[in-house]
Amino acid sequence: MSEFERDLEYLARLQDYYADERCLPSYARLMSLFGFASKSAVSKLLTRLQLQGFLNRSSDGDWVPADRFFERTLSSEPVPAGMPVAARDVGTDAFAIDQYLINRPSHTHLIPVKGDSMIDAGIHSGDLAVVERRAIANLGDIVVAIVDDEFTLKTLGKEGGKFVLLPANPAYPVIRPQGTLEIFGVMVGLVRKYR
Amino acid sequence: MSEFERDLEYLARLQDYYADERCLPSYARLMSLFGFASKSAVSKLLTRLQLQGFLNRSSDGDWVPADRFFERTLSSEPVPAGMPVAARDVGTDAFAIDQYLINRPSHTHLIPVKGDSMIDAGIHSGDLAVVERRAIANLGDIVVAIVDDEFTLKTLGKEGGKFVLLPANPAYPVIRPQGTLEIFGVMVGLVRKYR
DNA sequence: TTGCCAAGAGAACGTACGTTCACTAAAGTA
DNA sequence: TACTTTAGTGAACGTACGTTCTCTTGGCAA
Repeated sequence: MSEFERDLEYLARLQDYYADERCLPSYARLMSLFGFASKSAVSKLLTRLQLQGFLNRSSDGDWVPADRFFERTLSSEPVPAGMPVAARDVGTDAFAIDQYLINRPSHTHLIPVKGDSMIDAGIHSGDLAVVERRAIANLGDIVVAIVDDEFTLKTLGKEGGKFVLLPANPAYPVIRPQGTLEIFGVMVGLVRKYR
Repeated sequence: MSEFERDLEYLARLQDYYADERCLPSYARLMSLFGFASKSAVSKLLTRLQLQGFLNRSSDGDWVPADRFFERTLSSEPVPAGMPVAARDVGTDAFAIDQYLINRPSHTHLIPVKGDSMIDAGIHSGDLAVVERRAIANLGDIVVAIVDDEFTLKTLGKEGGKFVLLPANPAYPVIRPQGTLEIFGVMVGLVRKYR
């Protein structure tokens, strides 16, 4: 086993711990986690993991998991014979998806999609739109606008100097709001569940 | 504003911090986060949030986010214009994305989608497929099959007594595997992130 | 006005924290 | 064999940590 592989063993335990506690443990707990008898061994290991891109220092100097920390190799699974699948998936530790989709929890809403006006953008009825509350949006963003006291999900476009709402379905008309266009937020993600 | 709503304001800041740092801050940082001048104020606030089910103590006595901490507001219905829609307002439900999508964490993978062979099913390149590892699937399920040592995302169909893999894009051919069809898992969800 | 309650301020305390440095043991290399 | 490297040990140190206690302030009810 190479040094690199050994460190991955340690990393795996750290990932499991994080999945449980949602926080990186202190050095003292890391010692018993890893089976070390000294804190400096932990320190060196963490530094190695940082060099490999699994950990980072926060702006306050604390250890913080980096992006690679949440990745998982599919090959670690009992994959059928002869599978050299080296693809990485994003890992399914609890709360991975939340962290992936949501940057500002306090400003983020989930809004169920109704209708098929955005079907060509791959947004189906029943999907959940992840919407970040924000009054301004960029051209081309998919926005949640408020039209006739209802939420409407459309692409923000411009037509002759005025903002318009573009459906992604030729069967629907372009919405040309008179007066100001009220934007509730910007769609930053999509969640769909089958069955 | 009630005491409860004020605490939710504090909670929102804590959630945003956690989204950035992936860890709860120390009392000292909480003080500046909340605008308190004393640590005991922080202590009392955290205790209140614990009573409301947003925080917990880990087995080691550290503060840890609880399930409610990760819930998002799910707007149920068309919301009237001019709604302030504060965090956890009336008419909104609490909701956690991970729990919504993932039933069996240890058997669930997130696999990046490549190509546009399923575009008519609203599955785009770059999306994340939520895949539950399982060897058997039902007709009509979207499955991850292993063809030529590569993952393939297709709808499971049947043609003359034999299983086939149906793309959702007329530009792609139906895959008719000779011999057995190797199924990696069943797609149970989809996650997409914009920008 | 008085009394009560809760939120927050402020200080004191003991300890558990992360860092650092010198050292050891094992493995690789000439 | 002797030299180098590297993972881990062990101890010492200063500080930042979370807890706890008392005190102040503002809001509210009687």
